[in-house]
Amino acid sequence: MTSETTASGKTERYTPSAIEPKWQAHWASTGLYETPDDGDQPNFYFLTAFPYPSGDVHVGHWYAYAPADCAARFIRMHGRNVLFPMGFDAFGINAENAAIDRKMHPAAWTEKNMAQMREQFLAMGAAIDWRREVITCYPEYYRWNQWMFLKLLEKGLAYRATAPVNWCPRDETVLANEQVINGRCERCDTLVVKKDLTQWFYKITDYADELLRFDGLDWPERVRVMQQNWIGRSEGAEIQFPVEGHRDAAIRFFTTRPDTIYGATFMVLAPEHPLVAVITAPMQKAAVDAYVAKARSESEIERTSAERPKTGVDTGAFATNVFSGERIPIWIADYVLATYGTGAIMAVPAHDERDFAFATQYGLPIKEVVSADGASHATLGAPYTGPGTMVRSGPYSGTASEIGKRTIASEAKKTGIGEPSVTYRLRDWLVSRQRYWGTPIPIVYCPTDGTVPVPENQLPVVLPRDAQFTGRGGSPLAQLPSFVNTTCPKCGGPAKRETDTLDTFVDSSWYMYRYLDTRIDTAFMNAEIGKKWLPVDRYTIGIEHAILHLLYCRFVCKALRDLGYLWFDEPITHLRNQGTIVFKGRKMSKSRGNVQAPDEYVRRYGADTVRLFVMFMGPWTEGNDWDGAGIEGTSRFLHRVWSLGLSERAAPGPRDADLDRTVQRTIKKVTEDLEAYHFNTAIAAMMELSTAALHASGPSRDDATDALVVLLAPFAPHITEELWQRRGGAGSVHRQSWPAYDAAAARDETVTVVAQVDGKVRDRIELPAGTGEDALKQVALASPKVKQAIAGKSIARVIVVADRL
RNA sequence: GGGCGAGUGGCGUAACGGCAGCCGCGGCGGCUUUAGGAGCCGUUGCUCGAGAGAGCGUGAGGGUUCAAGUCCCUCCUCGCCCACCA
Repeated sequence: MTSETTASGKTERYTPSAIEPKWQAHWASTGLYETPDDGDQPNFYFLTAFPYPSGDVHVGHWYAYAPADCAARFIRMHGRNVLFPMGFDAFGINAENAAIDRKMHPAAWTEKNMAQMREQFLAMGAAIDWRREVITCYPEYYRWNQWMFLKLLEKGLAYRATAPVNWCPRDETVLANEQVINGRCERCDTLVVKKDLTQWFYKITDYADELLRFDGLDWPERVRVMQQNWIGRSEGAEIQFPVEGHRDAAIRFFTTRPDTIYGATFMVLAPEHPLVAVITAPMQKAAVDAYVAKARSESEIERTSAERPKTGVDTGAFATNVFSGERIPIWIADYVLATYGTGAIMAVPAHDERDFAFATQYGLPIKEVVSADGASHATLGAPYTGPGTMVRSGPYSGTASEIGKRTIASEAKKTGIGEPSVTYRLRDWLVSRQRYWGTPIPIVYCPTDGTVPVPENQLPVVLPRDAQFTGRGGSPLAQLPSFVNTTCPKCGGPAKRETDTLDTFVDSSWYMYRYLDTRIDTAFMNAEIGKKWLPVDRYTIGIEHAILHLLYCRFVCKALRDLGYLWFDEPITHLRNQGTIVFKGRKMSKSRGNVQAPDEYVRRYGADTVRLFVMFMGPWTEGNDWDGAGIEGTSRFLHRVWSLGLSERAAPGPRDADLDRTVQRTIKKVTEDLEAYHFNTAIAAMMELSTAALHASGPSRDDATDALVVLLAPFAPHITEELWQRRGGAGSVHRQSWPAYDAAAARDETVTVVAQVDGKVRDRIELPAGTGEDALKQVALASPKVKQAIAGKSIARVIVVADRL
């Protein structure tokens, strides 16, 4: 019934392996995907997250890049000059671990992987402008990490401080957060502990409030909420209570509930709080020291488990609750965190779950000061954390607690013991890493001049090649005298280099600016070209990056803006996230050994089929479980398209109105779906069109095929290019304009109207579209089935919905 | 514990408040080629029925509505993020 035979009478099979490499080579040699900075059409910057060069392009990469490539091609066909660059986030722990495990230099390992992945991207048929490739481990790139570090330092946005960091006792090294899996070292499964180290930080907290705002950004609600939760803004007050017998030692605490201050019956310090050693009574010293030592030795997961019973020790010291005038004991307990607020709390057991549990455990007094019904209650079975009326609160008794929050805070300010305050959960960004494969921090420590920044004109501080990778004993750079020993830029005397490197999230926080001009050596970005493209029009990235990377990008943008280098507030105006692709319900990762390589599928079915399949699996934003079964369906679809495409054109003849309408409807559907990243339903619509076309004949079928080839081009670039050419199209199908549709022509002439009685479908009636309501009603009531259903009943109401009901 | 999202055939999924299950996978039946890991057609939610057809069906239970997978309330389950954050 189909005419998939050529003039010679022999069927030509769809053979992806014959056409895909051919077109890939052709596109590369003709520079089809090279994007000029000044094209004939408006610029559009489509960014998709660059990969870590970990080895193979795996299923997760296909799931990220095939739809992104499709969306970028779609926008290009819509008449935009689309920049779609690619690069490699090339520094990082994996390369260093590979060096340790395989006795291979991280640079060599990285180069090998990048070469392989470039080939695989090529085989995917991605429309990448490779002239703009960015590789973060090259000095031409990372020198700008160093430059930014110096700029942030000048501005006071980078600083050095001692902080507790994740430390693996077995590997004797600091771990990045992402290397800590359920509190354990990713490599050796050892429990990670906190260790105090002097480290470099970026002051992201300065931007906490601005980072909470997403004005004018088209970002998914989910990501905005996750970032807001991460930043965790709390309003309240900072107040201090004096310590009995220590004229100079007051304990300052943060609270979100100043209204409950009359109920503060004790205080709690974090075990690490500096005042612990000062105020502890001699009698309690032994117990306190033991508790502090135990807390320090415990792992993060042990300490932060919310389920375990609360423990603590009395310091034997007392503070004065300035408001109630009561003398209250000071305890230490590890449920108070040294790193949040001031590391100390006023404990109000009557109105806080944790304080209540602690007070119950140690028999401390519980005093109700906020009451839902305004009356006082002798005992509380549970803490009351809601709003109410303040009771037993001196002059404030009878005040609504919501009002009391503000009055108490301003009263504290008036008496000089506190003030209204805001605290964030967000911490400053620790950027130091005791790692080799990263950007050297451009700092020199001089016995005379102290901490000296490396002058700008001496950048880059090049990462030396000749380091030893043992996996033990800290940073390899620290063991390299030729690197460590240097001269002080200020006095010229002997000095030592900083041997830590920067977190690789620093590298990826600004790479979108570098794509615009990868060679410029006078600035991190070519501002002139930047004006033509920035900010980024569209960014696609996995939902797993919702917080860290995307927050850092925003912070660095704002910091560079305040330094005078950028002219916009947000780097990315429109963001969309693909869901996570898993295998048998588990995330794919090298350490689990369950990474799925699609190469076998590409070999068997072709890249176009694999592209289509990853987009057809389900909604892109939701992710999915990878299961190669089912790929046959998309393969069959392309075989159908192929045979349609090779059909000889029909002689002039009558048109097929149904098929013409289907074409219009499909264009509409695919257009709207691509705008919304609904790749799966767009493909379903094209499948329907192909089936309809195969069952039709004549000029309408040819037109449907022509339309299908263009609509399918962003999804399956090779087969459509081949068919475009064979059907006599000029130039590349990827340079064609996206087809327009006529909404009126997409509408059906006849509609199936449903007749319901009591909400149940009783009949279906074919009627011309646009039949008037009265006529519709007449036809429906005349239907024998409807008559039967309403026999013997009285009609209370008739509801008519045009073209539907 | 908090926040967000999701529960629909054997499976992946689809449905402006208006015919639940589009499009695929898998299954079943057939055709073609039997040189292909090729192609084509039909059928496929469940139950009853030979059939026409009828009844039941979107995690559970309520509600709003002429009409609910969709909106509202309560609950259950799963996923993700945060979590002793004062």
